Amino acid sequence: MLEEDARYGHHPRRGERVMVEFSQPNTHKALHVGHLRGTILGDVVCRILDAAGYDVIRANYLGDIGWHVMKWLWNYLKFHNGEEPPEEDKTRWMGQIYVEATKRLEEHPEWEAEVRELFRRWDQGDPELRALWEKTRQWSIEGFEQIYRLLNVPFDRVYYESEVEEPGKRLVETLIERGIAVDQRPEGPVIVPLDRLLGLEKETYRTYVVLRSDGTSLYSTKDLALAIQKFEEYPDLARSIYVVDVRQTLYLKQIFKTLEVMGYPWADRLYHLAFEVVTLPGNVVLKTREGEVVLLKELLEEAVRRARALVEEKNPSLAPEVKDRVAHAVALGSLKYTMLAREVNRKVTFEWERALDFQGVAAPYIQYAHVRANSILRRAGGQIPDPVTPTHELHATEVDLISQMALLPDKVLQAAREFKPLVLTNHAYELARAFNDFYNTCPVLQAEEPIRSFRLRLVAAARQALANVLALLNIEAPEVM
RNA sequence: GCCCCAGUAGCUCAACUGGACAGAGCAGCGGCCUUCUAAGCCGCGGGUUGCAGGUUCGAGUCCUGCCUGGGGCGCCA
Repeated sequence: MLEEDARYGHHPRRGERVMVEFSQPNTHKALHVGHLRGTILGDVVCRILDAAGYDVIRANYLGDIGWHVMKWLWNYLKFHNGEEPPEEDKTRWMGQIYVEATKRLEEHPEWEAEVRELFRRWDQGDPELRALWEKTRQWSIEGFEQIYRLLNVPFDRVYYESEVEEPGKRLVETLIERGIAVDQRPEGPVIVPLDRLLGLEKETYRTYVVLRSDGTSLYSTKDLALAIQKFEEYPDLARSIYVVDVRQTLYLKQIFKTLEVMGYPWADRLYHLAFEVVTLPGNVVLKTREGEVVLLKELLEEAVRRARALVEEKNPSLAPEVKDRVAHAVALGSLKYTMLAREVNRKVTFEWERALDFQGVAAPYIQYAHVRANSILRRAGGQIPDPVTPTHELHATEVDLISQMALLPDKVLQAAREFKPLVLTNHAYELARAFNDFYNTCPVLQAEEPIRSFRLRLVAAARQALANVLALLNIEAPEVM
């Protein structure tokens, strides 16, 4: 295990490729805590699949077109023309303009005609408007990148709604020609009557609407085209996973079924990883439109602030830069851990006090165990002794620690099989708990040889196992705290 | 009306996929720093796993029916 070091817990490459699409924010809007769950979940599922030996493509899909964008552009042109977002927080600024647009249109419904007109101009490819759209979209993207960097969440492939709109519309035409879709325009939309096509008596897939009656595209129009594009780009995908909230379950079933009806052999490789939403106390759903949200950036900053105060209290002797780093690790780690340490089909109610609670079963507990292990090794001079066969009767806590460490590879496989980071958050806690038990019962540095050497190796292995499991959860393992 | 999800200790959640006395953390009370970092450790109290049946040697877990809460169901994303 020590020989494998950072690879311990990882499995041989399988030569199988999987794609995980997650996060999927809309440009021209803010990111709030609601986005955090899907983003963290998707990221960690990628890490787990990679450790299990899959080649993972991390995909994002940006909602860069549609009504919300037009409303934003309208408000910008009418009331903010020429303004630019502040460097520090572009996302918030973008979100504010959007929220303001919504409010203005509610107060003055007569202005909606202007938005419609703008949409028409955009649709016809007005170069000036297109240029503004691209420029402002870029601001959003830069803001997102800032937050993804903070969370340490990278992407390999970014898709845009705008690039699959035309292919989607063409696809709908094909569906009509092939008799899969029914064109009811202009009285009604274009639909795929899935239950009827499949001869199902009972309502199952219902009716899938793929194009508005006025011919404009829907999310569904674009998602069909996107699914196809993914397999054109990567024909060997063993799985195409969609990390999307549970409210869209029926919708995703409809997409998958329609693709199956169309005869795509890979339709059964599509998988919806559904997760329950994050709400505010009182079951209040977060709505970017109303602005009644906890902004992601604010949450992250507040978490770091509180963690920093705590570091100051717990370990005042650390250098200021180190305190900053520890605060960052603890704050981000805590938020990630609480988001992951919950069954995906259970809701998360966001409460400030709870989200920023660093006590108990939480990231700092595991990080602290890592710090303790590191501390022993540092005092031992950083040298890990050569292997020794234990001559003493092992203490129960030593046995427990060893068996916990040995479980990691299996836990990784289980987590990958079930797309379930919870398996690893639980295991990380067990590992840390086992180390703390050992720490409290077995002296290391003061033990007699060869027990000392044996335990030192055990501590080194434990530190490695803790670091590895934290890495899988995308949580930093600090050296001190 | 049809479908999906949840219901476990006062609160927030686990439970290695059907296995041993259902476990943690918060909150409450009481202890442990002249020994490797006390963000830690030990102890105490607290449960008819929503209800009623069924399958099984064995059910929080599987089946049926209810109850409560949440969500989804042709032109939102």
